Amino acid sequence: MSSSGEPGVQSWLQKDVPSLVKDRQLVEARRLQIIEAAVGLFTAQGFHKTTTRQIAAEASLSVGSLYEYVRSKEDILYLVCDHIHAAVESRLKATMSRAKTGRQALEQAVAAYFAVCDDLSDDILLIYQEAKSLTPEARAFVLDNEVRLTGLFEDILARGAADGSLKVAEEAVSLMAHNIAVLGHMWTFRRWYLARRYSLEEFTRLQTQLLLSELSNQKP
Amino acid sequence: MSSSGEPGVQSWLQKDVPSLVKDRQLVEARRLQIIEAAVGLFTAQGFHKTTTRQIAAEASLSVGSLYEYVRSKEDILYLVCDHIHAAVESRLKATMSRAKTGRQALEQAVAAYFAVCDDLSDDILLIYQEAKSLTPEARAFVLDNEVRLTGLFEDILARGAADGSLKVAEEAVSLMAHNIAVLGHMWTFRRWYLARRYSLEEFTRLQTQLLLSELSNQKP
Amino acid sequence: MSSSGEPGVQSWLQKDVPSLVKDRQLVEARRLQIIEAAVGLFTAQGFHKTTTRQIAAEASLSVGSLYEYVRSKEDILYLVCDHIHAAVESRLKATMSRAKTGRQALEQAVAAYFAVCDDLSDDILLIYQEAKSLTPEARAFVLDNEVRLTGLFEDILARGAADGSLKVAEEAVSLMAHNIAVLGHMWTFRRWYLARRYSLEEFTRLQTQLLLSELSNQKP
Amino acid sequence: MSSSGEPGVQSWLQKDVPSLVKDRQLVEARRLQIIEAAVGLFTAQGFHKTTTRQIAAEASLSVGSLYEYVRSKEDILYLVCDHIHAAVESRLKATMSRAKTGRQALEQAVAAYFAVCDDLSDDILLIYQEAKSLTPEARAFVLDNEVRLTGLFEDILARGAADGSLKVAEEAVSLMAHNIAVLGHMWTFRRWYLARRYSLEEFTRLQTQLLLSELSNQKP
DNA sequence: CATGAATGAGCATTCATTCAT
DNA sequence: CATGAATGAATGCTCATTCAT
Repeated sequence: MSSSGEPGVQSWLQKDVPSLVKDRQLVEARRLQIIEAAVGLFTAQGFHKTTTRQIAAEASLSVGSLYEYVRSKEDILYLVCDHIHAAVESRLKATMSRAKTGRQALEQAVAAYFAVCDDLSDDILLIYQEAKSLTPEARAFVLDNEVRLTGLFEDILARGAADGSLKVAEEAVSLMAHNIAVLGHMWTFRRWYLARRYSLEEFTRLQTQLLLSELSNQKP
Repeated sequence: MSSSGEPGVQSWLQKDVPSLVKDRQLVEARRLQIIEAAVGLFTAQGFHKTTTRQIAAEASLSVGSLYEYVRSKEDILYLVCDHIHAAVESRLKATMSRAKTGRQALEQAVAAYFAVCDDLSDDILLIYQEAKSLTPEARAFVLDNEVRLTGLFEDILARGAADGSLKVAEEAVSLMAHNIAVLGHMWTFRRWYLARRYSLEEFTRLQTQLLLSELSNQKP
Repeated sequence: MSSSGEPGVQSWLQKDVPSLVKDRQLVEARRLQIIEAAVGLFTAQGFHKTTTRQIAAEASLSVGSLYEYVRSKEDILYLVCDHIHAAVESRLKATMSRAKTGRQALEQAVAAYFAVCDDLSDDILLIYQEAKSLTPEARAFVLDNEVRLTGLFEDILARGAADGSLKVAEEAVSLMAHNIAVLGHMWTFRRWYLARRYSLEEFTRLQTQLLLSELSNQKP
Repeated sequence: MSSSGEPGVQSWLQKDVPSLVKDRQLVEARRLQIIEAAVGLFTAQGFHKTTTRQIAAEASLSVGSLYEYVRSKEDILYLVCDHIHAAVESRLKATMSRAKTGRQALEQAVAAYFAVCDDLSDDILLIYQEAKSLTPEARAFVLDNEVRLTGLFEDILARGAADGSLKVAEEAVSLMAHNIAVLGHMWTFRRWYLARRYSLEEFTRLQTQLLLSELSNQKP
């Protein structure tokens, strides 16, 4: 559930996406171009309305070259989803400090997470809307990322339960972790409404408050 | 088909979807066929992978006739989304009893709502995944339905605050209502994971418990 | 092995090729347009170098319409092959008179057959060259036509053996029928050479002579 | 690779296929790799469905290298066809013994030829199916090989006519040679049917018998 | 000589929508 | 009102060939 500190080493399972080009470095670099182009287009127009021609053009590649690095449009969607999850996780970890108690860790993690959700709003939304277009196999990998991210909160809650700083029934740990994860996403897909009444800071403060009140009263 | 008690009178704003056929009754009847056909297909295959031919066939209509009752495939998607929201709202209202205190009302509403979400899982998911394909105008109407549904919880929370059965800061009322609405949806789009560990009943019991602990400790 | 005399009734097994259009008559008519366009193009350029656009244009149809009558380019190839075999068989039967002895029947059948091969040279060649591009299922149907045609000669040889006008060992009957069938084809695919030295009439006379000498000396 | 006794000296006309590489030995060697790779692929998938990438990979060459030894995919097809004809001819000549009379020579040649056709079935079929894809110029060379092979039988028939062991009208000599050549091919392209009823040995015995009966009764 | 990444014209096929009957 | 044949622009993807290194 925890990732290694060494940069460049993926801490999660990734689907192997074969490419015709052999040079790994080149593949990495070109795929990044492709992903960046695709994220923008998918976000703006959706997966289905985006054409491979548009992606190639936006990535400054010829259609032919695009298909040297990717087997299909669906491969691109998978690459995009995986990239977004990687971004969320890496930013989240970068921001989460090493807090003493589980309670402090939770407060910091939630704030960090909501900030990341705010920042990557469009991207997270993209996964919600387009994950269905993935092949079952690819979707399994993407959903697994979701689980792993949720696991980060689970770990913190467990830590808080252990050090006594959070009161939480064991059976509720997993559920609360999912709640946190989804409430962060809520900020992305209800932003159009919530942002009218709450700033990100207010949103974060209030949600944290609600959460902590839950975590002060449960029978442990 | 209408969710309010008064038959034929919609309690919400609906986008006008023009049809070539003038007979209102006929239009209603045929559109219901179309909607029912489309919901199934969209759910199974997604909006983009479903063809108008399939919808017509499933609705026992000719393609030509389909276009007599609807101007475009997007119209169908709007009709479907609106229909789903109507279904959610009507079922929710049908199940919610007239409880005495706000606290009791909330408990009952949440249970009813989660049950509806469980029942209409696929349909709710559909809105999450395909709302993006609506025209901005149609999307506005659909999002408005979402707000109105959330408003039901807001009303109950306000009632509880008024009768003293729930302790909730005014600024948090709206947010909590959204939380409730989204946590119901969470059961639809994280079901693949949550259902492994929680039954709908456990899920409801735990979420209610968390919610009430929030609502017992806030500074009013 | 023998076909009915009623026109419009196929005496052979045909693969069912589904079409979107329901009107059988229309399907029949349009498919004939398509076949006629395709035969010409396949003959001139080969199956692979012919595009569906070309076929549609040559058949005075839009690409869209083409695909209302056919599911794929391969379907067209099958339709073409079947049509050619039908043409060969119908012409052959039309020309073969009801001769008294098997020997006379054979002479007449061979002459008729070679004449048909001469006439449908390009079409027969087409089957030799493109049958490989058919799906295994379709190919089976096409090969079956080949067998049925060969059967016509087999029948005649058997008749001649029965009435004593032809001397042929039973084990050689099938083989001789195949020889005849293939020597007719030879006129189509070695025409570029044979025609320099033999007219169709000379070719027919000489082959018949060779054949009859075979059929006068075998131990019955 | 050469079929005549003198190594390196081709007994037939070959189209010049230019290569960028000048070292003749290397060119010969690499082309052999290419041909062997291509024969297998063309046989299995057909010319059009085989890609140059596949050929290069199968020949253990890079695509770039492939194009150093060949100018185009069509060049490869020509090389393949020529190679097959060379193989047929060389095997045929290796097996044909120096018989005394023309009649004996014919019997032996036919048996040898049918055995070669049996052995190289797929390859001979390949020429029938793909020769059309050659440029007119290349096709002329390939057809010429066919003529030359046929000439072998013509020579034997003429010898038999001369020594009196075979009775054959002069005008029929060429035709009979073609018949023999094509009936050998028949074993390759009707094998799917013939092999059900005849073994190669039976096929050879019966065809020889038929042939000799032709050659015993003609008016010389 | 060898390599393999880059190219882009080209292809089969789909599908929302229209409109003559 | 109903029908369903017609349309053609648009799409994802392929592949022979080239050429810089």
